[in-house]
Amino acid sequence: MGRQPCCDKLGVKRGPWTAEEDRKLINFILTNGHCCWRAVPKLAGLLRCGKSCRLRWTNYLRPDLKRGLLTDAEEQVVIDLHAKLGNRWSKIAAKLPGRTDNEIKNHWNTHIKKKLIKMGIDPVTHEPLDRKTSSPATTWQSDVTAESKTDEATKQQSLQNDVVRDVSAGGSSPTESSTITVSTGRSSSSHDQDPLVKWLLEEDPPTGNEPWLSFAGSVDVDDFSSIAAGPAPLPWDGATDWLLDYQDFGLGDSSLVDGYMVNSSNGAKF
DNA sequence: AAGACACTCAACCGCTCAGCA
DNA sequence: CTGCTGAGCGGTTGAGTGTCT
Repeated sequence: MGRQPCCDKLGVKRGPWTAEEDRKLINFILTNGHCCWRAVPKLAGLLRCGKSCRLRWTNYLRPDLKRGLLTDAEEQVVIDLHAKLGNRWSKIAAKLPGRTDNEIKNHWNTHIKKKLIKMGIDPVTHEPLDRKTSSPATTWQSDVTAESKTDEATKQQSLQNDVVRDVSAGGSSPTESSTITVSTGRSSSSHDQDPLVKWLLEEDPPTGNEPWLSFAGSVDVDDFSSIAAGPAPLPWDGATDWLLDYQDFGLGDSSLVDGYMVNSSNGAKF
């Protein structure tokens, strides 16, 4: 007995999304939120499966996404977190506002991994490659004394706090050099005690203010405009210059998402 | 100029997990 | 407890693009 496909493959479109499909999805979610993803394509008039819609939205269309390459500071955070958490991209992404797990995963595989290898560091274990080859049986844990582990953890914690603070504060042009600092502390057993990991494993409580998170069919153009005009900034305020380049989607036609795409800096609809 | 090769990243696949009846 | 369903996650793929020869 085979596994049931996530959606009926027949009649379901696959491959790259068209501007028209993007428009429909954005329009629908900004208007209604997403109740359950399986229902979204049907309600939005898309010939896609819900999974595909969710992926497209979370990885590409979400208005609060940052675009462009990761900054040095963000890269450093990814490395540190990867040393602690491994390939738990969603957890890592949760600590980098505006970044998706897919984006971080791709960046890791295409940039950071190579960088680390070039530096002679094993991107999996975060151990020096030569040490690994000289004593293959050595684990990341066994060759570190308790004292040095504590010391290292303290230093590492301090570094991580600094970097994370930078990133959280929107430090996209970090003052630190682009030199990558590699964390070697990697202990699943000690994760429970590690404040950083504790912090990482904490749920990020949703604010609940994100308009696209609620399934409120009554939301209309005016509501969104008032959100934009009110004291509370738009969720994507300031971080979404890409929306200004909406013609990239072939959506220069203002009628397409009229009323929803509001330039928060000048209130101009486009 | 053009073909080969390398790189990037959006999208898909299949699995696990959580919630619910 | 068990089975079902939907959402989310991580690994992988492949089309598009850039660079090299």
